[in-house]
Amino acid sequence: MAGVASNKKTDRKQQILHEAAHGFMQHGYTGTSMRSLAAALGMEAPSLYNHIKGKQELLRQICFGVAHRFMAQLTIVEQSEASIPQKIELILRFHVQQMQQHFAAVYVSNRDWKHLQAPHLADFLQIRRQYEGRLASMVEAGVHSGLLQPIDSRVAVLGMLSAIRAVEVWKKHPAQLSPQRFEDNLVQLLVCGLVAPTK
Amino acid sequence: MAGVASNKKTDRKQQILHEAAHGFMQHGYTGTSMRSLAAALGMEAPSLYNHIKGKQELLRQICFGVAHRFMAQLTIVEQSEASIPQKIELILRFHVQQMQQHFAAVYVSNRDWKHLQAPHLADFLQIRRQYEGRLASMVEAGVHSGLLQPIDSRVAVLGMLSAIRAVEVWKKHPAQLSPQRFEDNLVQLLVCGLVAPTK
DNA sequence: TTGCAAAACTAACAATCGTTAGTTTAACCG
DNA sequence: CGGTTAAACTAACGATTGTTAGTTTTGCAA
Repeated sequence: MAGVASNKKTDRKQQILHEAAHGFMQHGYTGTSMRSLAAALGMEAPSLYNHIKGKQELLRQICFGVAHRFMAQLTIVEQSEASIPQKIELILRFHVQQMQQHFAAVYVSNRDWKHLQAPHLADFLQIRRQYEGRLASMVEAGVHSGLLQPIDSRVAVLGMLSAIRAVEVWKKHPAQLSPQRFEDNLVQLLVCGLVAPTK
Repeated sequence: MAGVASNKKTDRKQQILHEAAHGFMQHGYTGTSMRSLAAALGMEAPSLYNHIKGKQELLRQICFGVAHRFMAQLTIVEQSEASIPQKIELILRFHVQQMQQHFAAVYVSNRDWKHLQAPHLADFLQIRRQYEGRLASMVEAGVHSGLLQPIDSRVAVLGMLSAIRAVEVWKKHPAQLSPQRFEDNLVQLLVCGLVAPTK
């Protein structure tokens, strides 16, 4: 039936997207050629164009897929009934988990979005700014209520989002720490800080 | 005299390195062509080769210049008589300041070192691992002495170093916050954490 | 002014880039 | 089995890549 055929087609496309994310992650967007991507999929470069429009579309789908997932989760957390510190912890943990589960896509979305062309670049930046803005509002409300330490909300947001990129380094040398322990320690660093409170 | 002639030569080379860092930062290593770099300097691409060996040398000098500067400062801080929390704060502030003062070079060193070719890639990674290792030892000693909260030292180091990359985002939208205030807030986030202590 | 070396230039190389056109193979439906 | 369509293929386009060779210009010393 039509559904099956459609699934087959989208399956192949998903496979290409998956491999593209992997290639972009390893060698960057400009450093990855359509020929090498095709080779990784066991095909020739022009065959890719039976499934996708071009190289840009690959980057665009990767970046916006990630962006929409984070935006959706942010909305869910915002509407939950948790306290602000709890909400922030939920978001931090979601970021870490997403990076564990969709490592290549999140990695590429973090680094290679600059290679998006107009008008997609502007769209992406708008989503990103909106995301950071809503997160900053959350922090600001927390500071105002006294549940969070007094801090510039934008610095807090940029600092947290950047800190999560520690997963990028850790993922390549998993060491002996379990993903769960890594997540817990990173959240602790951001929530409680590094220095022990003076008695 | 010879010194003056030598200075003129190295001046031109420094100028090329400076512009290369700027280009690499904007468009990435593979996204920056020798022709566009030459154009930014008001010259033709082949003329660059009177001063440098090739594109790789540009990346290498940028990355290792940054790496050596951080390594030297780490040694200085290690040998100082400050407490461990103070030492860590000194290093954090040095990172932020370096990123403010040599933004392009640090940015490229953070992102494009992956495009270093053998054997330079291995050398760079060794320096980086050594840096992270010595920093982790410092954290570990702090945890052991009770001055720092109990935390996995590697997570703490990766988290802090990643968090500093918030400067990358902030630098492009300086907003209304002064560099000093930004630095203070970021250090506070990492040292004291986000959540206010429960009374 | 003459001479010399540094540093610019033009022309061009082989390689690779993203992409298009046109053709052949493969898979499924009746 | 014949026909239709999706998806692979080969060949090739024009553009751009890093780099080399060879030549001309520039700037300074004698």
